[in-house]
Amino acid sequence: MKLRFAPSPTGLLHVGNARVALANWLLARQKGGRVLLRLDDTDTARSKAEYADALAEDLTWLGLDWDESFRQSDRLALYAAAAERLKASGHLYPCLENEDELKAKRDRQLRAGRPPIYDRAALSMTADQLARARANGKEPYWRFKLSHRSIAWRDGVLGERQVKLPSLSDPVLIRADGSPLYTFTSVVDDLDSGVTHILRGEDHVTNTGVQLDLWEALGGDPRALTFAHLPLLTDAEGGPLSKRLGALALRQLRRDGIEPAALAGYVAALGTATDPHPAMPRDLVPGFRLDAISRSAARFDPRQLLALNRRWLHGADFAAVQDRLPEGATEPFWLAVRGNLDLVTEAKAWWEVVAGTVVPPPQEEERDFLRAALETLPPEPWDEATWGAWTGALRNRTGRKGKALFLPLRLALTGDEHGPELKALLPQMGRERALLRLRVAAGAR
RNA sequence: GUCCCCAUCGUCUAGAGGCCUAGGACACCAGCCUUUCACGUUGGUAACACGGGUUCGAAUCCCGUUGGGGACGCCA
Repeated sequence: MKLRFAPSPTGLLHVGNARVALANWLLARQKGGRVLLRLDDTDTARSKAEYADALAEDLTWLGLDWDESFRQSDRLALYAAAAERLKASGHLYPCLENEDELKAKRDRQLRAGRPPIYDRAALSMTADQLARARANGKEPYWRFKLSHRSIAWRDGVLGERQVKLPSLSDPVLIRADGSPLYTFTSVVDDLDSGVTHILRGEDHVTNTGVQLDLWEALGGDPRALTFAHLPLLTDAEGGPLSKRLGALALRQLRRDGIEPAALAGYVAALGTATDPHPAMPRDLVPGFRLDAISRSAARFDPRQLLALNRRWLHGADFAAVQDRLPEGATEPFWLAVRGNLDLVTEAKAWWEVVAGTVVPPPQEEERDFLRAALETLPPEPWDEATWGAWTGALRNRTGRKGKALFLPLRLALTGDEHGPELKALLPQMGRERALLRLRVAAGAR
C-alpha cells in the first residue's frame, strides 16, 4: 500500500491542502502503507523553490512526515519515454491550434449553449500539413485520445461514481515546447512509483476518469488503484475557500498562534460526526475512518478552530510552548496565564504585565484606597500567599470587600479588569512594579 | 451555458419509512462555583430549504424548484 500527497509548489499550503495531506498520512499510518511526497512542479512558470521548502516545513509543523519524496522536474526522461510509447500506440496525436484559436472555439461552443469540448479537428490533419508546419518552425502540442466509454469506480468517500469520457476534451499531455502536463506526469508517476491509493480533493473527480483511461493506455491495471475524493471545504459563509486562502495558509495560522494539534484535530474531524479534540496526527491514527467522511462540503469555521486551540492551550505544558513564549518567560508564568489564553501569542501581553511595563489607567475616585494599598503592600520576599495577606490587611483597614476591594487593585496592577489570578501574578511582577503602578493609578505625580 | 455532486440547530453532524415531541459535540446565552476571567457544573435558545407525489405513516423513497459546491486550460 502506498499513498501520495502531491502538492504543486506554486503557493503556500492552506487548510484544504492540510486536510488532504492529513487524510493520506493517517490512512497510510493506520494501514501500514508508505507515504510519498511528490512535488508536482511541471508548471515551471508558477513553481518556486521557496514554496517547495515552505511546503515541507509546514507539513512537518503539522506533524506529518513521509517515507520518500521526489519532484517531477527531475523525471522528465521518464515522461518523454512514456510519451513515445503513447505515440507508438496511437494514443497521442499532434495538434497545431494556438491558444487563441482554442479559446475562440470554446467561446463559440459556450455561446451556442454547448459544452466547450475539443472537437478533435487535429485528428484529421494530414502528415503533409504537420510536416509543413514543422518546416515553418511550428511544433505541435500533443493530446491524448480518450476512449469512447464511461469510467466507473467505487469511491472511498463518494460511493459509486462515473465519468463519461465522450463529454470531455482530449487532454493535452505535452506542450508545444515539449514539456509534460500534470494529467500525464501524475499518471506516469503513480504507475512508476507503485501508488495504490489516491486520496485527493473532489475537484479531481473528472481527472480520475481521464487518468484511469490514460493509466490503462500505459499498461496499468485499473484494479490496482483505489480512489477516494474528499468534498471540498468552503469558507465559514459556505463560499469557495479560494477567496480566503491567504488567511487560511498554514503559515498565517501558525503566525497567528494556532497550534498544530488544534488544526490537525479540527481538520481530521471536519465532515464527520466525530467530536473534534486537539491532537497531533500520530494520536489521530487509530480513530481515522475514511467512510465516516460526509459526501457534502464542510465549512471551515475559524471559531471552531479557535475553540480547539484554546482547549489545547489550557492543558499545555511549559515545554510544549516554551519556544513560542516571550524571551525569559518562566514555567510559573506559563502556568499562571495559560488558562486565560485563546492563542499563545496572547501570552506576550501578560509577560509585559509581570516583566515589562504597564501603564494603568488613572483611578481618581480610588485615590485614597490605592494610597492605603500602597501603605499596606508587604515587603519582599513575595510568594503566592502575599496577595491574600495584602488584601486581608487592606480589607481590615478600609472595610472593603469583594469587587470593591480587588477590582481597583487588578486594574492598577495589570491595566485590565480581567486576567489570570493575581495570587500568582503578584509575586512574579515584584514589589517594584507593583509600587510604581499603584502610584500611577492613584494619580501620584 | 453544459455536465456532476450536495442540501438536518450558528458550525460539524446522528438519522438508511414508524424507535424523532429529531440526538450529540462545539459555539452562543443564563444560573451555580470562583474575591475577576477561564475551568468545572446545571440549564437554555436553536434545524429536517421549498413544492408536489408514493405510503396507513416520510427528515428518511421519487419528481420538480431553489440554494450551494465542483468540472469543462498548452493550471494543478
